[in-house]
Amino acid sequence: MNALVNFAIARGSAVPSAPDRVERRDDIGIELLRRHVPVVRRKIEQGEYLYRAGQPFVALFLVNVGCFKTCELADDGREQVTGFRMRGDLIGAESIGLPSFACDVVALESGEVWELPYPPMLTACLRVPELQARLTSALAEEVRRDRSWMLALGTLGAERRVANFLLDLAGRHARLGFSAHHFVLRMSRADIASFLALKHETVSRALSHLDALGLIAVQRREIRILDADGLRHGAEAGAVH
Amino acid sequence: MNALVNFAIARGSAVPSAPDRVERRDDIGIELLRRHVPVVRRKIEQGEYLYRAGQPFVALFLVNVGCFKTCELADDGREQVTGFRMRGDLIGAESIGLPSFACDVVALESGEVWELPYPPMLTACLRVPELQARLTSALAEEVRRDRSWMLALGTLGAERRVANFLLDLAGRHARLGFSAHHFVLRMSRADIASFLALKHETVSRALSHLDALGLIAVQRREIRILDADGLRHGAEAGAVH
DNA sequence: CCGCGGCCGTTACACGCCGTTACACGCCGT
DNA sequence: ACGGCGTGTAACGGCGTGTAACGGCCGCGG
Repeated sequence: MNALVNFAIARGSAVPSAPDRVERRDDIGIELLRRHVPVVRRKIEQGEYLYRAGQPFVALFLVNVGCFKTCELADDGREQVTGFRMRGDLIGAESIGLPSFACDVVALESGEVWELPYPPMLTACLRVPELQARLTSALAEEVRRDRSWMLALGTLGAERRVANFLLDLAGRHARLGFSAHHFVLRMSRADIASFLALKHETVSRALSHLDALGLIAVQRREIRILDADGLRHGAEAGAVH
Repeated sequence: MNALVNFAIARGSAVPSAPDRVERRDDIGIELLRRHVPVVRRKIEQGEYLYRAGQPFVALFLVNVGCFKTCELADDGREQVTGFRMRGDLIGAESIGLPSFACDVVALESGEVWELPYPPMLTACLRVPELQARLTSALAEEVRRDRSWMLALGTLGAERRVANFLLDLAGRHARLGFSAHHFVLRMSRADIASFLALKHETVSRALSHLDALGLIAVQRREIRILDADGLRHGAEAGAVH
């Protein structure tokens, strides 16, 4: 069972009234791709850049194995992790319409991506409406994901942001068939902190506190979710201090 | 000269090496639309919802006149302004692939949108590759815009966020042919605050301070940019306190 | 194998920015 | 004129930050 090319599948949206009604035809998708696009398997090492901002935009990527972070950067050196991508996620779509990539993408562990050369991808989309629809949906989904995080960053305190982050990760793991209650963080505290608009010390403190509350168990990068509902509802109030 | 349907035109990207090389064929775009899609003009009053989260997704919208805010909302009542849309901007693309809209859109002043019924739009895209390409580009652009704000929110202090916001507005006004140095805010302090992940008092303070520094002149919602470079470079240091 | 050094994560403590609260003013529609 | 909303200003307090020191893990070289 090939769970790839789920980039047309809606993920946890903030809209309660909109369940994931979208068709889950992964195999068709991946078969579509392989039939119409010359897919290139590409290994990548930990710490290696999949691409950097400014390099010519020549392909999209589909994560097969591994975990990646996307980094937005400003002229003055400011840097911000804008997301984490894992198996089945599409990478590079944000740069469509530009001559060169718009951000950095770094491998957090060694892995493998499927490279989808863009011109062939484009012509394939023209001939296969289904493929085009999937790409468009994936882009819309990307927007929704980012907006959802803007909501979290704008309305939640530090500890709840971290809790939210863990729940998001748990959900994605579950969707990939992994345990939602026990997993390993592939990214450093600093990466999490940047993504959540915090400092790494604050992330550490939040994790320690959630641990002390009995909601999770932390051991460096190993996470155990002990009380998902507790995390969801808000571990802010009733701090045992 | 019809400046609409510039939703395939790259806006201020964070990538310095990627100037707006994209073709500016607005007229072709709008003609394409009118030829293949039954465009519906629709007036809208101040405070009216263009659509709300959960309503069936039946159309995209193109802003002709007015200013709109998009609001993300959570089950527990939390709310977050995720962006402001003005003349030429596409609205609703984030909901593509869903049965219902994913967020709220509110008119900040009375205006007019062009409604693009979605099924016709979809079939038109299939027949007119150019149209499809524009839609895809617009979506990618949307992602880049959001990411750019995530960068700002994650790396800048309150005052610089406000400064950044004003510069962004100025740039958009300029692109529409209006003055970049003198304009009126269409949104309340509270809206700005939500968008920038601040409180409205903080926005007030920041504006007052930027005024005191001589970088801008504020009178309620009327803004004058006196020193754009000063705003850009950072009004944080050298506070006159 | 062991020792070493660097990186990452944790914790403690003081400070500062921004949130909180409160109040007054101006604008606007009633 | 009145009331309500949006806005400006100020004092206070707290959350998150900055800084620093410590400790554990891992890779490196001896």
